[in-house]
Amino acid sequence: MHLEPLDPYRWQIPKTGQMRVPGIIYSSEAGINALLRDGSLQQVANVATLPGIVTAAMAMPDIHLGYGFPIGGVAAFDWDTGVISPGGVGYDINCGVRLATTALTEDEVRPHLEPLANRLFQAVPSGVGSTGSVRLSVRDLKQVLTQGSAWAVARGFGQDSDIEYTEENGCLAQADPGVLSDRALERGRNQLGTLGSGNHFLEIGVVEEIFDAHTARVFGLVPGQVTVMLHSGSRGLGYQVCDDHLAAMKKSVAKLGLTLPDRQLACAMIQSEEGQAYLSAMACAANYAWANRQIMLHTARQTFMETLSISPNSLRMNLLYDVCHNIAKKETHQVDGKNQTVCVVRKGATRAFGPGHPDIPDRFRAVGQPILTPGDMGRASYVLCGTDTAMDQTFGSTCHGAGRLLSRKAAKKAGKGRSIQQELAKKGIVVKYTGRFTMTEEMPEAYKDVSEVVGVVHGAGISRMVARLRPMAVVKG
DNA sequence: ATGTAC
Repeated sequence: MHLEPLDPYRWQIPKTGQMRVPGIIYSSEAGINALLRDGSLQQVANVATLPGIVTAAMAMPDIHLGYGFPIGGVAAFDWDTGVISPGGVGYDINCGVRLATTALTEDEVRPHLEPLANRLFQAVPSGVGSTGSVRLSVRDLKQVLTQGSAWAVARGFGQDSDIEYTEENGCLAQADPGVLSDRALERGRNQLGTLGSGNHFLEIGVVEEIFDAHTARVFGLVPGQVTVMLHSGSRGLGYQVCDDHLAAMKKSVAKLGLTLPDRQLACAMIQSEEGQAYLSAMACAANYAWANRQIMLHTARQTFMETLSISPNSLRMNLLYDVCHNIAKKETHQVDGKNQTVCVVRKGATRAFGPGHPDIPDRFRAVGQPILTPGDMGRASYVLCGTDTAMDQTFGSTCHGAGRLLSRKAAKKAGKGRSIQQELAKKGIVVKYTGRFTMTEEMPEAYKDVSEVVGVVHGAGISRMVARLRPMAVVKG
């Protein structure tokens, strides 16, 4: 793979062969050298061949190999002439992260950490195939799929302000449950309010360092404050939506009359029956994921109040923000000095809208959108802020986390015979988990250092560092 | 990510 440096944080894959635009990778020099033998750079070049792609196929410093599109990838397609690919969003539709602040300090929570972690682990079902206490008829499920977060709040799982501090207010309007397969609906009926497995987690953390005092104040973050972070998605329902539409598009792709560099890039015109059906189904899965995270936040609030014997006013577990990092969105961006309507595909990438954007809550509009960047279990997570540079360069996008360094298989091998739970306990981090191999697959050394990833997006100017959080207790699937 | 191959 031939790469040309653009500046200290950007590398270009020149437009060659079938590529319609160049590729641009955000990375340090050390990061790019580590990527040279990885197939993910070829995936960036492959995405650049797709019809209607605008400006460049992009990748963030947490890039790694994904299905068709790389994880850590960003691409925008013209709304009228572009394509949509289910692999561009990925299997976990609207996988995302939410962060809640509290009125509690580390000193107040530390003595109760073990029972708190145990009760959260009991209250939030986790693991592959886990089901929750919310059981839905297909009729109720269809309301979840069209209403998202508002459905959960209306049924007592949360407070009104949670909706305001969720990207898109926790609901995509294009959702149409009528396009979902019976199998997708069935898989969604009993999984609401469940964490899932793999990299999904619920984490009690503490604000360890503030980098931008003004923005931190606007976000309501202070040093020593306890936070709750949730990382989860659309569970089996989203998986089934992706699977169903990949199969349909593999059949219809011949209509496009082009040869794809990779069958995993199966796609359809946005303005086609197949394309619109996918976007309607994807919106259902996105709304399901928001309702899912909303219910788990409510469960976390209840569990904190019961375990610590405190009132809502003493807890004040308020949602700072909820971001998606696997999604396609219709957005308007400036391209060559003109407004253009595009479908922005972020796969393992986070929206990072800058100051003044109408789609971010009033409270944050002067500083920019909060961005939540989880790291691995043992190191740190960051809160960042969106910037004008992100609007100019990346369709208002940035990284989504640390990014994998080792494949799951390689991590499992490297961690064989070790107790990652005990290793983390020595660092004062309590971990509760379900899956037999989850801890080794997810151990800290399986991930890049999130601080280095964040250093790149901060250095490149597509996000600004606001605060770093340190993990205290983690619930894993 | 995923009833980790219906």
